Amino acid sequence: MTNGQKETEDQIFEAATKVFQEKGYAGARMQEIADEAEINKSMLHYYFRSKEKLFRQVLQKQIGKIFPTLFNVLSSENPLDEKVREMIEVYYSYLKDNPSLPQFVVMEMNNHPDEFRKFLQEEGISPPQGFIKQIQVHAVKGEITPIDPRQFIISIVGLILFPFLAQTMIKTVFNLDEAGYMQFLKERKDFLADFILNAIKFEAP
Amino acid sequence: MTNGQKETEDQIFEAATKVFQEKGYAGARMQEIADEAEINKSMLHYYFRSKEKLFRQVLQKQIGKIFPTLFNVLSSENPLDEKVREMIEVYYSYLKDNPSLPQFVVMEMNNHPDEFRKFLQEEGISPPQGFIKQIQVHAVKGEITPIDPRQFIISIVGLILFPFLAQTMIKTVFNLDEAGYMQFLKERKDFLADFILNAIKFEAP
DNA sequence: GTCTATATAACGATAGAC
DNA sequence: GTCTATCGTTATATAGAC
Repeated sequence: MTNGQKETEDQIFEAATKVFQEKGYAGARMQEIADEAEINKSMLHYYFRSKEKLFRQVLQKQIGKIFPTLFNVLSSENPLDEKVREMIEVYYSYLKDNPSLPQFVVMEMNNHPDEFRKFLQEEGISPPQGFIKQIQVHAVKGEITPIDPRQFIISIVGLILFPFLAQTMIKTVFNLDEAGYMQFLKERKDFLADFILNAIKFEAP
Repeated sequence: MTNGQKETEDQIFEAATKVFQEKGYAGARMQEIADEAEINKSMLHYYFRSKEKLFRQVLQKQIGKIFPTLFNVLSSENPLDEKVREMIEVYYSYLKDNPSLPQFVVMEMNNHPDEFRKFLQEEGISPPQGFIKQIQVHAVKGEITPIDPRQFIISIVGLILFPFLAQTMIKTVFNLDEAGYMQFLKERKDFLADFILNAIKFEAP
């Protein structure tokens, strides 16, 4: 045999991740996952009981790939501009090889809100108080323009993730092929840092 | 009878719009659409032949609600700052009553890329050349910082739409109920205009 | 146009042999 | 642990009476 027990389970999980990510929960088929894993369909139920349970494990894992990064960067001791650059860098370097991850997580989170709540609880993640404080301190010192930290966080994340969510829109409107789209993403890394840091720069009177 | 022929078709279409928007194509059920329309399931096929055909018509119509607005504003003769404020105003006033529209359109567009291409062709919409020119002229005059117009458009649209796409994420991370989330959206209108216009402001040396 | 009844296929899930 | 065969259900879609 080429595969032991553990490897089979991993193989199924990997195939499930791929199929769920492409088709979503409702659109995914257990048979397609089995084919992708090159394994008998019964094995899916043997290892994961049901489609629902398999999906929840996949979603939990993918959520775990996209959020801790964000919270870690926000909670660090680095200066604000470094944090912004770091977030952009970290996300793009990772998403470059997983461009459909944001769509999967953001969309299925809306269909399964409790899975995200559960994840934050189990990981002990709470709103990044350190970051909020940092923004307020900078504003009081007059180094940046006063700003709601929550709006700022959502803006950064949105600016980073939206191009991945709106892949088809971008390709179609700007008439880009796959290479052109990748080039657009690449250019966006530099664009975003300037755009964001300029947006919060204190305006001299 | 309370309903003539045309009203039945509209009733189905309206119900289909609601169900497809909530569940997506794969998650939607013809029976649920029939129940929502308070009509016999057979009528769906009588009027629209198949689920696929019904869905495509719904998607086309919803695409038509979200994009022409954008292109009209971009193509107008107004000054740049007015355009930005106008886009924010128009989107939020409309999406306030249709908060799940962006998720539906953005996501299903990725699953049905041709429907969007078809829409742009039939409506004769092309990349907003006027807007691109406007950005370049401002940059040359030194009134704004030099910027790729495509990146700028995607940034504006992303900043506006992302809070609707990431509804669950925002509610969960910031611990908001429905009212708190609506308040967040309301505050964002004012936040965004400042944020965006500040981001492209020319920085004095 | 509208209904009931049903065809037909696909899906998730399980039983049971090996 | 892995396979084949199959159950029970539900989905889209159609036939045919009214």
